Amino acid sequence: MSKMPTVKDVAVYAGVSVGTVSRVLSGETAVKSILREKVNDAVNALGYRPNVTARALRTSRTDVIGLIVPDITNPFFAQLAASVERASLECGHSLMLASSHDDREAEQSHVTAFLDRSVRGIIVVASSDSPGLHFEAPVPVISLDRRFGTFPLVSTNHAQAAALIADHLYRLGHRRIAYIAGPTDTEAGRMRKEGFVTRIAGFGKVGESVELEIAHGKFDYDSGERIARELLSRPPQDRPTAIAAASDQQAIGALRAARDLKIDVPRKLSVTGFDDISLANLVVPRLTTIRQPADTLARRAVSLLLEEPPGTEDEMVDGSLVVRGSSGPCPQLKVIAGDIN
Amino acid sequence: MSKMPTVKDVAVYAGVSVGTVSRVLSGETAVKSILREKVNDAVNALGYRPNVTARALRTSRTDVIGLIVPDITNPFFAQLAASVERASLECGHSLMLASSHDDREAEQSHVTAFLDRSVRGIIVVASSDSPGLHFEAPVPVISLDRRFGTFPLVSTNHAQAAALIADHLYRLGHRRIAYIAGPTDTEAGRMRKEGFVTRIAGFGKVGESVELEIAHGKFDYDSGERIARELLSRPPQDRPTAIAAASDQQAIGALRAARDLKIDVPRKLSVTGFDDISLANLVVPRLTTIRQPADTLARRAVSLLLEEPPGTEDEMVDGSLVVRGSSGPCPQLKVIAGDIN
DNA sequence: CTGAAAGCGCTTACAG
DNA sequence: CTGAAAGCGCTTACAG
Repeated sequence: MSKMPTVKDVAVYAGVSVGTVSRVLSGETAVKSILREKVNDAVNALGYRPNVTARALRTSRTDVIGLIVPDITNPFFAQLAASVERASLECGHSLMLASSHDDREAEQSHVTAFLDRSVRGIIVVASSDSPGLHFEAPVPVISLDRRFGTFPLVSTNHAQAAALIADHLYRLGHRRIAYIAGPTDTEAGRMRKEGFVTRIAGFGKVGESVELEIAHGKFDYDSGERIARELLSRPPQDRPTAIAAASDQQAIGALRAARDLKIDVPRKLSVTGFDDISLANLVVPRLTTIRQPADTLARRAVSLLLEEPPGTEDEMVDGSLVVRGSSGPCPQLKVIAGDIN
Repeated sequence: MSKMPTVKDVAVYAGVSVGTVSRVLSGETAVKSILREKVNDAVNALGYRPNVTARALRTSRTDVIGLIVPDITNPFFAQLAASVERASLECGHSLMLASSHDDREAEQSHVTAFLDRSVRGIIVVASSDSPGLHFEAPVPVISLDRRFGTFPLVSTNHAQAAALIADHLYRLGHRRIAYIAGPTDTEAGRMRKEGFVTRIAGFGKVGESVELEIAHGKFDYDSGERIARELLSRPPQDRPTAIAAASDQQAIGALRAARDLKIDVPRKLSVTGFDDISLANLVVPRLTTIRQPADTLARRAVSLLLEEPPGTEDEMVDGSLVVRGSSGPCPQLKVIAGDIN
């Protein structure tokens, strides 16, 4: 690989000007087919590949999309990243990935770094709600899953999806439910909680009312395990019969707590999650949860970014309920203590 | 953000030539401190940021490292990617990520794409052993975890680590062991198996011999579950007392099979993995496994890439045994059938 | 429809 | 030590 051929080499080989070569390559302007063929032959003969850097300098555009996620080792974000990469590729773009480690400053500095390399656009899964200020960016910016600044957001319809869970548990007969909420400084955390709470409250008006208890934590395993352990350490008659968690990781933590306390899921306790990470289908029992359509979300985000002009409206994609083994009918509570647990 | 200032703007503002601005910015050549200050003031006043594209075109170098992994949703690769990103950042480089979906062609086309954008170097976790041909790359290429082409490899010392597992199980008294191997078309798969088998064979010469059975699968959950189910469906006296898997995912699949068949782990069966993905510490029981030092691996790979001249030697990093709840003493087999299982 | 030329924003020999 | 100038490889008005 001595030296890459340039437009000039191609031009000489084909006996035309560099301008013509460029025109053939871009395919926009009309070029006589005789010349076009000569150029194409030269390209093949020389193994010419355009220098994207030079092109970028000239046009101040690249075909790189920047993606910032809070933590790539989080399975849901990994799935999202994979989907965004696929969607980008389908549109002829490459992906540049950065992790913010849930740190707002790192996030901001990654944005700057992306801007410095004049990416085509930036998709960010925010570390947490950013302050309202909408900074000017020379390229389109889209929020994915969690709102970044005031940029348009593509997300699951969290409220709708959370209501699906509420319906599911209500139909199974649960009337004492605990909800493990996510961080209130994330839109997802708030919306999921709100959707769940609102739907539960609605039941009181048309049917039997439900006793709802809410605890807040982070979206991670530990929060779920810790909160569930607290909830389940009470005497049986004071325990919820169902725990709905705001994330699969929390739910899996809750499953673990239940197991440690020897509480049978789903016969004594139902547990539900949110996200449908691949792990949800591997734990025992398999987790009833909400499937977030990662592929659709990613594709929409990339589309909004690439549209001319770029999209400015929020978009919501419905989630769907995935019923598995971790949820079941509300147990008949017999109040003879020995019979329980 | 009307128009980014350029070196020229800075030069005018500071009353010097663009060459001087460039020299101050690069910091290499000596520049009189009076001018240096003027330039720095101008840079701050104007909020100047160098255009990395122009710099790249001129120097045909960027500060982007390309990373190709087979599948970012695989937890171990996600961890590796996170570590590589961190290591790159520490060296002032950005990360460009691509997934090959375990497809050699996609892998190759990603390499080309990276080359096209003249990345500083490429790290690839190969989809499977590539053919021996060592193509010429204009930038350094390093294999990580799994060998790519004939490029230098940074990996865990798989054989050493696998021997650690063999020792562990032997000490626990297991004398009938099944090994779930990884794909033989990966170096990791082969080395782990070889290390395990060799160590087990060694016991026969100095102590009690061990009955070893080997099955091959992919590195994924399903392979582990399927193979373990087969192994464990036999009558108790024909079953292994320990299953060592070549990956955590396989091991977790095996745990699942054991659970389905109501075989108590670790009391009736020990199960071990390899990788120490974060999930390993979350399953029930927690998985005994080998910790691959992802951070160290990543840092070494980045170092080799950035060294002048780039490293050309393979590097091995020792893994370490992490003992958790999934492995225990070999059960005393009572041959009264009803008592078993 | 095509060629000659300018210019994107830098870096770096080359003089002085 | 510093400035003037060339040039990295492209694209795109501007003439013709």
